[in-house]
Amino acid sequence: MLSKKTKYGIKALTYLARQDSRIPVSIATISKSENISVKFLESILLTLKRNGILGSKKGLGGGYYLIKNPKDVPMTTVMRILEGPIAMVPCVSLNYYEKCDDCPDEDTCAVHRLMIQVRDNTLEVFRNTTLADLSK
Amino acid sequence: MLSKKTKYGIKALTYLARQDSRIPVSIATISKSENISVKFLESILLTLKRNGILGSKKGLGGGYYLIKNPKDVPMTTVMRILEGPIAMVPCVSLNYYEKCDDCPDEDTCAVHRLMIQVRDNTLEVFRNTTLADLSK
DNA sequence: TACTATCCTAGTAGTCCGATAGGATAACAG
DNA sequence: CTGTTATCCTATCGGACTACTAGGATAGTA
Repeated sequence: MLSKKTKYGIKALTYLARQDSRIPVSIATISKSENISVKFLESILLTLKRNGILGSKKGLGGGYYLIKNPKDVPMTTVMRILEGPIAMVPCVSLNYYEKCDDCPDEDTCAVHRLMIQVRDNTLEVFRNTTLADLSK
Repeated sequence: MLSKKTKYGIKALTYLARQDSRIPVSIATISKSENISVKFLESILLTLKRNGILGSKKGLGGGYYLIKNPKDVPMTTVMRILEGPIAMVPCVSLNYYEKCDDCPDEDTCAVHRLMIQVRDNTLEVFRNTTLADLSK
């Protein structure tokens, strides 16, 4: 299941990608347009900022803006920041690998082999989709 | 994240697929071989039985066995029974569709379009993989 | 009758999600 | 310098869900 955090994050990012970049948009504005709780959205945009996706400006006329060109932001990046690992099981995760304590041998593990296929396919989609694609 | 329920379920099913089918295997046996808690495994196998994947036999020499030929059990079936919807968002689910309350138009929703792609790719993997493939 | 193994309902500790509260900080307008 | 605006930051919290566990009922075997 996709968390609402990620869902809202993607919506906010595509909203920003549709605007003229570098011009700050306030949380309140995005919140109204996308039907997202102000406070919740606030925390989401903050983590996106901390992870180098967004810039911000305080005070009147302030808000958040995209730092990079939308076509240079693949969904792999966004997903990893907001949702965490893309793989369904830690033992097939590229960025968050962790061995299963119950499984003696990964090569013969049915779950392992199946989930590698799922991961590869999902990764392909996220890699080939950028914010620019989504904001069309 | 894949739940342990699903993970253990798949492991147990592939274990059974490797045996001569129709010969019952006890929970205890599978539990030992796959390092799964007996009681937890019990509930998993029970739901697989209730959903027509497994048959069972009580008493001495009893246990669980596959009802169908492993090559006739696609992972879509197993995943839907144990994990639920394959889609990451209800609004792109084929079997459990549900409209988002925050989203006015699915066709222009970035999340919707992205997740349809993910769903299609994941579905393809699960459709083309059977228990027979996993037990090789 | 004793034993074995599945069947079934309930409960529970722990974790995570979605959201909220409330104030601190910084930028700008006058 | 002062008020206003808007981001920054930490802490909390109910509810749902996950991964088990308990304990007995039922049914088949010896």
